[in-house]
Amino acid sequence: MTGSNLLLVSEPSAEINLLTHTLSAKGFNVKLLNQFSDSLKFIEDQNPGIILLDTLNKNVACFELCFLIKSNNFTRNMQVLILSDDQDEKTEIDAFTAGADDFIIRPLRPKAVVQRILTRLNSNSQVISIKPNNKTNTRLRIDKESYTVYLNNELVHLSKKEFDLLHLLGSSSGKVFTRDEIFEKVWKRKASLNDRTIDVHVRRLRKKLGEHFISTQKGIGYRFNS
Amino acid sequence: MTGSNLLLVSEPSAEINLLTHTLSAKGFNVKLLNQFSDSLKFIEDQNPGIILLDTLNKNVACFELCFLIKSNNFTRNMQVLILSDDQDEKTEIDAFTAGADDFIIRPLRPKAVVQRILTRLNSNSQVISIKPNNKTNTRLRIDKESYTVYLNNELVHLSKKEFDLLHLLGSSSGKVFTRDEIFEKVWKRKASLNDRTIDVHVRRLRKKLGEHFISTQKGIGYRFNS
DNA sequence: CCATTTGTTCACATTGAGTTAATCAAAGCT
DNA sequence: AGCTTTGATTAACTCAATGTGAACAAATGG
Repeated sequence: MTGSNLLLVSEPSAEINLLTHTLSAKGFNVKLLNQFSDSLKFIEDQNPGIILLDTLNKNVACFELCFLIKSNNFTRNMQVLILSDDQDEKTEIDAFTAGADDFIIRPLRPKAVVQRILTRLNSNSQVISIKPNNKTNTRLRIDKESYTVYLNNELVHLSKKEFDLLHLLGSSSGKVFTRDEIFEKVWKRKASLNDRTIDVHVRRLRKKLGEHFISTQKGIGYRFNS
Repeated sequence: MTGSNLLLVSEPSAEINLLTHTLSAKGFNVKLLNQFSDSLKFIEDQNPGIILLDTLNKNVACFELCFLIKSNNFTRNMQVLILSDDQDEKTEIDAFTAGADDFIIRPLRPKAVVQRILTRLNSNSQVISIKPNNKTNTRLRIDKESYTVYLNNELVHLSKKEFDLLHLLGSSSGKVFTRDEIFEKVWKRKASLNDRTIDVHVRRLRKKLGEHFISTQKGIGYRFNS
């Protein structure tokens, strides 16, 4: 797993330091914030796949943030894990009610936390939510299960091949896919020389979604802008 | 948990704030309006499953709105709960006469309100009400319990399979259902190659409902337009 | 038992997704 | 610069997927 963004909202402490190190060592790109209030903006801008929310003894604020995340089409598929000091069953129920994906009670065991995160990540491989180059305000949500793509909350109609191609590129945004790779995975055949099939499909995607989502890496292939 | 839309018509206050939070924490998507006059449009556009009407000391206006909601085929299955300051038995009777589903007297106890709402919701889980692509003004109401479908307030007669198919598609509007998925859920059997059964049923639905409700995703399946 | 409704199959028509081809534009290279 | 390679773009073609009307079969209801 390469460098997924992870947001950890908590206050610095020896325990949190250790957790942060463990996560970094596992390849996560960890951002630590110490307030709920700043978090939503970060979440919308950076699209972390995983969000760890320490309740910070402010359950209501914490759960409200969680609920906001889960209320938005573009963030609801991020995995939210709540960290709590509190063993009270009611708190846990409230957390799940607010839409949390997991609830972890202190003391933290970093490796166990990592394990839970990995489980969460795998359970949710089919939805991609992207806000490209911070310049633009457009956003894309690609949902493999329901075969739907939303551009700024509006449903975009894509054909099967268009969808498969977009999903492939979006599944590792930033990565450059070679033509061979794309042919193999979407068309399940070898590229023949002078075959413009991919170009045409990229063109159609660009026409439907806008020009800035897919960029060309001349001589190599295409990438989805993260 | 449900993420159902809920409309609360009242005036901002500490009490209403607390209620709103509690509802949000329960997973409701709460919209707060402070006038009856704006509400009907919201109700028609957003199809909230639950409507909380504070009388705002204007019983007549409040009950009239309630009556309008209950007079319309597309909104009558929304659950209307009246919030009142007034302990007068007559007021309560008037509320129920106007079609209210529940009557709650202040002071509000948020958890108790939530409990009443959940009870109401469960009693009425199988109605789908849809207003497709803002272009058109046609509306569909699919009522699982009574196996009836209304198109623009007119009863449409559907056979069992037609109804089941429509209900399946409508239950996740926007999602593309594959042919396999449809066969499995509606016909409870595997699709055999070159089986046109689904096509024919889709065709009959389109003939009865109009062309714009169900769209084809070539190579994949069908979707209900949200 | 017949009449009617509902579900499925068949045969042919139509559509549109996917591909190919042809031409133009841009980037790389010597 | 001039030549070569690669990608963009548009139009046209092809064929599998779907639409469609009618016939047939099965279930339902008096």
